[in-house]
Amino acid sequence: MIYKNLRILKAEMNPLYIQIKKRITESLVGGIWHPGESIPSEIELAKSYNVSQGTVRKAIDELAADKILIRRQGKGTFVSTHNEEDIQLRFLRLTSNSGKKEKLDNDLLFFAKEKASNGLAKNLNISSAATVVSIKRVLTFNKKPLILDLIKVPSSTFRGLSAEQIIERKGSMYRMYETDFGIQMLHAKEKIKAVSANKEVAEVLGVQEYSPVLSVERISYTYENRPIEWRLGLCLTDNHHYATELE
Amino acid sequence: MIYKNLRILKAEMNPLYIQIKKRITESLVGGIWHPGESIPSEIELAKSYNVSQGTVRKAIDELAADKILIRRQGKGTFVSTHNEEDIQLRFLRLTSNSGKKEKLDNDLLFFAKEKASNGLAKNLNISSAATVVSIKRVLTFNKKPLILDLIKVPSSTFRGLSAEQIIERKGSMYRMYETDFGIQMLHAKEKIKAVSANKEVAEVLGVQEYSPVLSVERISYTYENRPIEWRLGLCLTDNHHYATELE
DNA sequence: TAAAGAATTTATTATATAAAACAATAATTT
DNA sequence: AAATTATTGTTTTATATAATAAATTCTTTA
Repeated sequence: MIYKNLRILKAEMNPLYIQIKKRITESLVGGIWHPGESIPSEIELAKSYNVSQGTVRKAIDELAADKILIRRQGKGTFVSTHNEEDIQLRFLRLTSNSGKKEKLDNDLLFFAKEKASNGLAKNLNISSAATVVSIKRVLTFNKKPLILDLIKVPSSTFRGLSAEQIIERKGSMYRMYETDFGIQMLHAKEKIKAVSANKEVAEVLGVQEYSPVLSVERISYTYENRPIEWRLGLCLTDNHHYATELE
Repeated sequence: MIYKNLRILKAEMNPLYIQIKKRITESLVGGIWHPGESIPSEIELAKSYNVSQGTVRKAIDELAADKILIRRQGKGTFVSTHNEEDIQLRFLRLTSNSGKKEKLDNDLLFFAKEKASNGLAKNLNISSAATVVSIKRVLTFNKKPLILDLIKVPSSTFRGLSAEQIIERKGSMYRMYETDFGIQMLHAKEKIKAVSANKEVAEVLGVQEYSPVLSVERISYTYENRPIEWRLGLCLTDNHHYATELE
């Protein structure tokens, strides 16, 4: 009887490296280690968790595969960040037909606090009474408009977020979330459709009404799959395309 | 002098597990182990390569991450295949808005051998004098057309490919490539755009001319990044969307 | 037929050693 | 003397191996 219970307990117990992974993640969520900085060495962590280097290593392996941590041989293991040049465009899948990812300019069109719609509340996992900050902006390349973005984030998570802040940060939202609010965007899900430009979209993007436009709906998540942002991007795809890989 | 040469040789030598990975891949390319079947156990491989289980394991880890192999604890490690139900839809990113991936029906519209265009020859890495098999088909769900597919493959790679074969295989191309030609599709790159339906597309898909349509251009690759198929899918996205994740 | 046990497989953990990065400093060249 | 190049030690992640655990399957036995 007792034996059986023990077996069940043991069966439900995760392997050591998964437990270590959880503890490392807790330190990240708790802000013990900050984006861009290095975490303690594998051997130090092994000592403090009372396991071997190999076990810490396997935990870090998985976090590195998720791009939550980044290893650099001889240097250390670092918390990933949106604050470095080379990762700046990590979540931008829109590519010029020539193949280059381009840094885009940014114009804020609209900024307001509003009540979340039912669908949005569900997507962001907030109460349907909650408010969100609603942002509209246009991204341009070479002075030509390319993407019209609608962005909605829970105002409770981003308390005090202002239009000035967005302008100041030059539209790099994820960087701003990280530095100003300590919230790290880690991954996202997207739904893509071809739609027809309505009057407003056509005007902002400088195309004819009813032109085909790529609609990219994104929900972004931080640690432990907590949704933090809903976004709809309407993109012109004459000289650009959305690039992706299948495995 | 000699010492220096040795150093260079050593510096250019890959770690053991990478060498093992290469040798395993060679066996896969050479058709020693077939899709769906199991490869020898880690311990057997370790013996035959004269390394430890852990080293074989690390090699297999990477191949499993690429979905070239699939591990099943207690059972063995298997060569991935397009012949199993659950992986059938692995490369289908078009999802109904309700969230389900649906199995689609298939109508062949066109089948011919033709000279490759310059761009196509480049994409498929074949000589610009080479011929390709050109296929046009429509995929339907609930009798309603959903995707118009144009497919082009090198005729040298798929010698003897016939229209009957496609119809017989019910349009599961990758399965057919695998079983009839021993060629495994492993990964693909896609470029997505929003375009306007021309007369032909509108007719086949049953929508108005100039309706917005999702254009998905795909190049598929087999072992060692060898391109094997070019494909253009034109999709209706009223009740469906293209789903993807960012990391 | 069902339960127990043996055999075979992948998975986990630990240990030892290698390779890479860096800093301090010695040796060499200009 | 100054600048550059080697050397060495320290710290870090990376690789390789061995021992054992957990999952699955097959065989034996009652």
